[in-house]
Amino acid sequence: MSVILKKHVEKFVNIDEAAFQEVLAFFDMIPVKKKENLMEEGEFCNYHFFVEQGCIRKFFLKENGMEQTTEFALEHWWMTDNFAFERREQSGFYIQAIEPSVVLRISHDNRAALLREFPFMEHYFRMIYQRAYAAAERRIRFLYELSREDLYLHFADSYPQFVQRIPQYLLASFLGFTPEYLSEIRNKLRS
Amino acid sequence: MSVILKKHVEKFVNIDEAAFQEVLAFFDMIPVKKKENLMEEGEFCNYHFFVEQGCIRKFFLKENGMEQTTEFALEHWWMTDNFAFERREQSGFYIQAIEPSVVLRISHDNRAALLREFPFMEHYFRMIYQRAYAAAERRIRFLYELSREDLYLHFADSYPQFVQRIPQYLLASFLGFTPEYLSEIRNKLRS
DNA sequence: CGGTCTCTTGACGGAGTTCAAAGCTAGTGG
DNA sequence: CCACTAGCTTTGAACTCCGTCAAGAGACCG
Repeated sequence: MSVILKKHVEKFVNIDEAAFQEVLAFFDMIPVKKKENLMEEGEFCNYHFFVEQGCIRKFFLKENGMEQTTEFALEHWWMTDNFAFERREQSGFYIQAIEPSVVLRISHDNRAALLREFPFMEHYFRMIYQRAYAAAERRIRFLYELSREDLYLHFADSYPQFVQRIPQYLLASFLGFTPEYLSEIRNKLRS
Repeated sequence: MSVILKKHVEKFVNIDEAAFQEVLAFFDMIPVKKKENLMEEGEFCNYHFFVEQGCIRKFFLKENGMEQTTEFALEHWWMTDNFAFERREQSGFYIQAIEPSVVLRISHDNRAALLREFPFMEHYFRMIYQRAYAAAERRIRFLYELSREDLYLHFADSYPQFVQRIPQYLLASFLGFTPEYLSEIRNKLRS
């Protein structure tokens, strides 16, 4: 049960099996089907999710009705609407499974209790957020630095596992352009 | 001395004057002149900065030689190249004062020691990174959601203090467009 | 096999860039 | 306190990347 979370926590703190079981008691394990939503826009954002198996994405609806994907998460990635989660507000995003997945979720209250009871989890989450923030900063830099075409090339080069696992139209959405333009890029690369 | 940091730490943890003085001993206080660099691209990124007074910015050089500003920091904001700082690598950014400023800086080693010695500072930094990450996510959403023009309107509306304090060309750079286009927008708004 | 979801192709349009040049503002030294 | 200069802002014209729309070709699932 939840081998992935245990391994991930162990990367940052020393924890024995008994202690890990106590930590795990704060979580629920949720299986989700492909295209099933873990969270919906407007809904109270009460959970922080950890991907134990599979792949999920976060998106919102643009004013023209199109889905704008902003994030993917594979095994051992955390995901929520962090702004809404911290402030206990309504989510501005949907979170949806791309593949059949297994997700661990912890409620806002449970996470607060977990951190109170196990101070080493403050260290764990400090590291998680520190890395997530560093990654977000890098991403913002790429958005400034690269053309759409170069964004695709860079992404395809850096995360080949994703490109295989994710449908093209979701990739285009994540990279911030249209499937039509992605098609044009791919066509150009073939020649 | 360093009233701002004390107030900021107190927002998240209970700390008395004596304990704060011990914490403060891990930092150096650095005065910087306008346009002076706190960090340069290619240099080993050994410091995490806290703005005690003034205003600083982070930028990098694009391949055409233009400076691309990615972040501003006013009083009680933290700043560094987080990716490089964590991995103890060379910085990919410059950090430069926009106004005459006073900055507290802590080295990588000192921060590690601080966190070891004062576990409540793990909580403080967990909160700092959690909020910074949430803010970065919101920013990424705006970059996807808004046109350049709307980005400007939204920013001018949300952070009027900045718009007064920062030269237009830096604002344009931060928002990801050219000073010429910003000029066009402002002209349009006048009519 | 039939229908819906995904990917491709091409024509057209518009938001935003680039380049060049002129006007304005503010800091600096005499 | 003024004059000079460097840096900031504005204007306009030409151009480009990329979005929108429309339609067709594959591909996957029941």
